[in-house]
Amino acid sequence: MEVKTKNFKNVLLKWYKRNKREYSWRNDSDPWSIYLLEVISQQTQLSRADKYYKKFIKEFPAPKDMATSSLKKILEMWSGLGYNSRAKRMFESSKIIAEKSFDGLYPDFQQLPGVGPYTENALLSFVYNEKVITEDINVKRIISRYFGVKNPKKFIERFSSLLLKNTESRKLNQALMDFGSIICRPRNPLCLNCPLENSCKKYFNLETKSQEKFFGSNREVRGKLIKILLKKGRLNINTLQQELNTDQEKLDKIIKNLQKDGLVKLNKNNLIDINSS
DNA sequence: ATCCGGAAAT
DNA sequence: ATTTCCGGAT
Repeated sequence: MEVKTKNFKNVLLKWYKRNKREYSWRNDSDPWSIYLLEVISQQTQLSRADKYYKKFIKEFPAPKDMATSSLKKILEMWSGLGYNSRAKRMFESSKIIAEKSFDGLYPDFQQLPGVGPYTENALLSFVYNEKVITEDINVKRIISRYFGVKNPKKFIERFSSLLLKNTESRKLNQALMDFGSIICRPRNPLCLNCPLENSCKKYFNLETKSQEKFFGSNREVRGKLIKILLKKGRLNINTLQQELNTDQEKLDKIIKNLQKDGLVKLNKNNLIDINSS
């Protein structure tokens, strides 16, 4: 398979220079800052994540500041972001980072809970300037459409070194993500204004999984449950059931999962609270 | 393959 | 009313 990347990169980087989204952490290579931003921005628009990032980096300027805090405090600050397990994993990770430091963990950041392939590569690229592609949903979409491949993951495995040759990975990765957000959008991509329109394969067959409805889902109840516990503190499980207006069986399952996630604790007297251990 | 929140955009 | 978001764990 022959692949031309030179024009793709040149046009992309040129576009980026004039159109990039400006954020404070983009010119930052402090690993804790990058880590916080990346965890907060998982499945979250940057415009919204940035506000939370500022709040968190101010409250927890260093890993030890979070490590010595509490889950309740962190969940309160997290409120509105969703996927509360991220906050719990971030809390646990901060303890590990405070003890071992990022340089001590390098390059295997996936040993931190909540850090997977994407976030590891984000740290490697944005902090350590390693030649890796931060393969988020934007990058996959662009690669698939432009190069006409059904499996962008395989493509990147094969051609990442070519893509990053003579190129600062931080710059290319951020260019890809902004381009995917602004021009090569999931719906109604701006092909008419796209500087890569001529050479693009325009492969739009990347199947997207439509997600379960939020209304009436376990996710909705989980979110509400956490919110109630943060507001009212330790609560009897029957009182909680009345507040949530959920049937027993469903609530039992939800609480069981929340316990498994380490977010709540249920004692023998049927009292439930945010996990403080 | 499925679960996991919630706000904003469309 | 539906889709989207700089994913990760099981």
